[in-house]
Amino acid sequence: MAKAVRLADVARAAGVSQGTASNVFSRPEIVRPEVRLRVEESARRLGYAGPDPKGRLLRAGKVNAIGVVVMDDLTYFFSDPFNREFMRGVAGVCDQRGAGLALVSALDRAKAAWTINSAVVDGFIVQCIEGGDRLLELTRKRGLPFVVVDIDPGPGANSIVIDDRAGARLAAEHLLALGHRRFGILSLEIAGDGVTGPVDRTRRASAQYGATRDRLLGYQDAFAAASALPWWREQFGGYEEALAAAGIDIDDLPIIEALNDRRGAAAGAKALLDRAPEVTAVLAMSDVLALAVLDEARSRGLRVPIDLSVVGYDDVPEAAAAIPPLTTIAQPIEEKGRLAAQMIFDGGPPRREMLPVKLVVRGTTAAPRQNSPAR
Amino acid sequence: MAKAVRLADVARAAGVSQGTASNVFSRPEIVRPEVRLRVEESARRLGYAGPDPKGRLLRAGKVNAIGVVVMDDLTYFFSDPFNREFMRGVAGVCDQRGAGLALVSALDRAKAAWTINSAVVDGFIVQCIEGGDRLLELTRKRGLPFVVVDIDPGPGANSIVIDDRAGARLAAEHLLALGHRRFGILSLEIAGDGVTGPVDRTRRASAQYGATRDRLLGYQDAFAAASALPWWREQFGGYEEALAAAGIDIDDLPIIEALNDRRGAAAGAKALLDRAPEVTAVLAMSDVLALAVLDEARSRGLRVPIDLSVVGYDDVPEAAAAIPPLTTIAQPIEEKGRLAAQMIFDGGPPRREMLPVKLVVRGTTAAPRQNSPAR
DNA sequence: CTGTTAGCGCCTTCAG
DNA sequence: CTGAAGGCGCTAACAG
Repeated sequence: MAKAVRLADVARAAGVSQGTASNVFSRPEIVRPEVRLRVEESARRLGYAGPDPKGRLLRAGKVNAIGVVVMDDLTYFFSDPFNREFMRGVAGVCDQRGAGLALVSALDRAKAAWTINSAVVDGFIVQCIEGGDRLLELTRKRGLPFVVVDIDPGPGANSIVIDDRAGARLAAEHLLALGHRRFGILSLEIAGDGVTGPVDRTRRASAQYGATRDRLLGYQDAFAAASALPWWREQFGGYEEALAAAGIDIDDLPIIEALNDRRGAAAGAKALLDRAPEVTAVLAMSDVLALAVLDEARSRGLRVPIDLSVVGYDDVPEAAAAIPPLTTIAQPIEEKGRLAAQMIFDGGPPRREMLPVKLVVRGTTAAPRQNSPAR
Repeated sequence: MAKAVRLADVARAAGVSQGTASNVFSRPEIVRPEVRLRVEESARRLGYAGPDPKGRLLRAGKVNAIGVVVMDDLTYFFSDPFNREFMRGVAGVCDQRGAGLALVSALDRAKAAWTINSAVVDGFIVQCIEGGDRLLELTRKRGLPFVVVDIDPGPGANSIVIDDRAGARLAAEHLLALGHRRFGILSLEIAGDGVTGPVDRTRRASAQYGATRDRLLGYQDAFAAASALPWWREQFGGYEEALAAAGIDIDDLPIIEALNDRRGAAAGAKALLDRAPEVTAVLAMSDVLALAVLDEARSRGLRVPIDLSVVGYDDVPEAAAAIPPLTTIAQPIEEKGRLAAQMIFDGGPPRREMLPVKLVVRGTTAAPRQNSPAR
């Protein structure tokens, strides 16, 4: 590659100062047409590509771009429905402000520091997990504005979370109200160690991922509180029934931990239905997981929601489009992305936002076939 | 914001030269531990965030990141299934090489120049269209390596295309072989003017988008050649039949032009089926469009493939997951992304690649109900 | 090992 | 309107 031509070369060739040449490119209107043409001509002749952004950047200090950091590889941005929707929110704001968008992967712990320190951006959106303190610290040290999504690193940092626990509770309560008693849980990863399969009490207690832990807690809340709920009394009246209902212990339930990608979800759904074919309702911790349950059920000839009810979590676009459309806990995913990007662009003091969740009843939930509280 | 502290400040505070301080951060092993500690201590005390990449960048010349340019807004990267799959390919290679990925939107013609000239990258992948000469020229002028996908800008530039025409022909031939005679075409945009709806000969001839034009041509090829094909003779034997088959003229067919997003596709599918309820087969120019036809058919109580056959194009992941799974023309989307990224990273002389397409028969095509060549 | 020096390419005062 | 000069923050080359 021949030595690149610089602004100075063009200026010299055109017989003007570098300052003037610079103006020709950044503010052409303030330079005399005659001179401008001469400079442009020289630029063309020398094959000058225009001001190099690298130089401009250093000078300007501002990059006009934000980076989104995930603890996964770059393909994750385009693979996971949830993250896609989130990114649509982020991208929308960047579009509005004419800002750029850089994707950064912090998968490799060793390289994460380097990646984060090299990103040419004005701020970060970090998709973090509980155990990722190191990542957070790295980001903080970089000294740029940042916002953390899905976990709250405490005051002093921007964060956006949802009430995972309340949402999960909503899901379980919905099923309980429908009369379900035999539940299976398809869980997101509990810790980032690649382990999947049946979850016991020990593992459950070791939850490193905040969302997983809180959703589990939310399910448990619903089971524990079931007997105290008015609708429950109304429906089942009797004291014994209520007691039995209250007696559902999450640690007695079949819980399968699965990776939240297509393959992992399919494997998890299969494992759950293999292990607990008697369940009438599945609580899936994400829509990806729930959709996999739908597929698995179909391939077993199980009709949803007649033979099996399924509730997802997140409400990704695919949920509403599924057949039947998925009942799920909706969180404002795109809004989350928008808000995160706005927090970066607008600056201001650290904010901690909690976005609302709500139950969206669609077509994958119904009363269990034998309507009595099951045995 | 207080003035940011720089390497020079740290060096001064630690009583070492700037060069030494630099080494502490980039090659800590070559500086005496005692000195290193002293520098690190000063850095901590002053709140030094580490070497600013902007400075390093200018010095190093290399960014270690590539940019992907689309003539759409940034959200497109996360919305369109085809582009998502393509980006997975690109991202995979970036992951491998530890490179960064920047997304750049060239929607706004006015701002496109600025955006492209400001992107801090080592090379571009450009998703271009025929009319986008300007975009291409802009990219070329930037003087960085680039590869154009989906159109071939001629020798001298890297490009990756598929044989759109051959693929379309495959699709139409498949339907013809099944015995279909009444076709509807759901077309991608013909020109970037936002027009949708019925397409007449004039509009068809004005095709600005290469892929659309070629796919239309491919369908036409199949119709024109039908009478000459051996299987056609075998199946229908008679001379008159063959003639009639050859007589299918694409300009007599209902063709609806639609935007390739969820909403646009749904509207297009509806328009097509409204306008031509008698069709037994739909040729959709993308899977997104085909999937919308599936939905529309379902909502009309049409059974696919019994009442209606549908062939898509591209083979996005959603195609195989549809119910019934979509028969489509597969192109190696992810591979395309991989190849594009590799071409940037590996450099070398300009290459022009054409990737293969193939027909993938799944569950949305079958013989028409009244099996005789229809009237 | 450490200090000094010289740019990387650009833009923006400040004089003229 | 134009020219000269300084510096954005860092690192590589070269002396000590």
